[in-house]
Amino acid sequence: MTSSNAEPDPADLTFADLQIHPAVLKAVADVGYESPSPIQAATIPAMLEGSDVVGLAQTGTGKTAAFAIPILSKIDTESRNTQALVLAPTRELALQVAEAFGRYGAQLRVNVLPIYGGSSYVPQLAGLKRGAQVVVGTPGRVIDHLEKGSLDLSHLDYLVLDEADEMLQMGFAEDVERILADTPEYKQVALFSATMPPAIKKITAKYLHDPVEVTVKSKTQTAENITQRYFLVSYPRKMDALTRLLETEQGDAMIVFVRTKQATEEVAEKLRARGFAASAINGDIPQAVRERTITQLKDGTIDILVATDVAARGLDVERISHVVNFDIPHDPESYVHRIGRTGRAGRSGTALLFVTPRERHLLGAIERVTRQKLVESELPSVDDVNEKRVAKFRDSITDALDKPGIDLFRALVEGYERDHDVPMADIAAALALQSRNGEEFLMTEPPPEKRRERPDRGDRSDAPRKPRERRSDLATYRIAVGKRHKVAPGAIVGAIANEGGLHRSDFGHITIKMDHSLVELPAKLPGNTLKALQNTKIQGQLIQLQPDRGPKPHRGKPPTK
DNA sequence: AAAAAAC
Repeated sequence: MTSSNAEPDPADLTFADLQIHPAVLKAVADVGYESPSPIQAATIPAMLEGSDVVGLAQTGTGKTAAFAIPILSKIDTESRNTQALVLAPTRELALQVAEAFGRYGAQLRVNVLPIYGGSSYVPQLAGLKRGAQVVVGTPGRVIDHLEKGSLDLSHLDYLVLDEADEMLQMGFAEDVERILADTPEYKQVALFSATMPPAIKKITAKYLHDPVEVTVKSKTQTAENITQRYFLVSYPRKMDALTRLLETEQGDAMIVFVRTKQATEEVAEKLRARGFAASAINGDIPQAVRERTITQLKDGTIDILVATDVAARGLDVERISHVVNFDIPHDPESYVHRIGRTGRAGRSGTALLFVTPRERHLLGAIERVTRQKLVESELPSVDDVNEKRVAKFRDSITDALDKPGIDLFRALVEGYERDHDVPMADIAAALALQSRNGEEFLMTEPPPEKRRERPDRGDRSDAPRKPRERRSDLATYRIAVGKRHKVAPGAIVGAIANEGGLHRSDFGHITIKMDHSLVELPAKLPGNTLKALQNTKIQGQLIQLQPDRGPKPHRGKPPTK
């Protein structure tokens, strides 16, 4: 093996200094990148020269661009053949890599196709038929297409094995060999792996020819822009600990890692009941829903993702400022990947870890792998939390002072003061108390009647229209969970808002009944919302949202007594 | 110990 160091002298090296295709260079500049990261500086020239590459690199080092840029630079856009195949261990990673190829190849006439399980064959077959020069996929579905005859790798020029150690650990060794058997001998191979166990060395020796070895040197395996702390927390105290941190930490979005699929739902629900915009993600959640959840995390519809290790790798959402290891990972490698979800794109990040007393030995394992001593921290005290709450209370007053309705209320308060001779502070305190209790003490003028001007149905006010006392744009939906399941209204609003992409202001009244609940939602739900909501669970119960058709003959079972 | 990945 020849060897080259990842940091020759990266001082002023720019992408323009590398011999990459002008169209790719333009796309890279459009994305806002100027100078290559160490792994890019080493990998791009090697791959452009035609060498095989072994990259020992963590995620977050820019390794996707390191192979995408040279491959795109050399791809033959005149040919429709599949010339490049990237294999990745998880669907999310495959999708992210495909998106990266799309970004860097935006100025080229190149078709990039992600191929993975859980998503429809139709677009994949169509894409393959049309001709995708770059295919990015997970091993299972790639083999599926090979066996169907819909994917032809006989003209493959470039093969990338991304996160090779992970693919092996997940039992894909045979699958990878099966795929490799369908590729020509002359292809160029790049293998990236966070670690170099013997099994990876064996694959390297077998399939790579005189590879250039690229190692990203760093003192520790974890990025320096991520602050890491841990807390000793007993198992039953974890939820309380998380809540305290959520109330005191300054940040944008958060990902909370738990150990089991079931726990993702439980923790997400508890967070929603506490008023946080949280969603669960795990391998049992349909792929399309997973993807929508990630989009919601990106666009700020939700702030907290509660995940199993399905989201530990590849997930690239810049606004994630915090990673919480709610359950400590048993595999220290997983810790490294999990915390790599924060501190993206040069931002700083915070990684927090809950350790129960009996899990201390796992902490030691993590410290060995990261070659870093983790700092123990104290959880925020009740006083700390309350201090934040007081600050929030004060800020909310400052905010409200600027709001348009303030004049009306000022006049009301002045009137009250005149009539009752009570100090202003007492009045303000009483109002604050009311507002905390959520009491609506003033009726507001309803918005001007729009019904008559609305041409949507062509009908006039005399048309048959169900009399509705409340907002006419709302309809009542019945959901299967009720008091028996001990669901808080907040949990219902949260689940429906998150799963259905609705805003809290879209909701009308919620009535929790014994064996079902009634919730008012927009009468016309967009697109597939109703369908999506029918698959939503609260505390393991399908909510089974249905438009309510009034009292039903079957009144459910009589209350158990 | 669990999760991930092909129908």
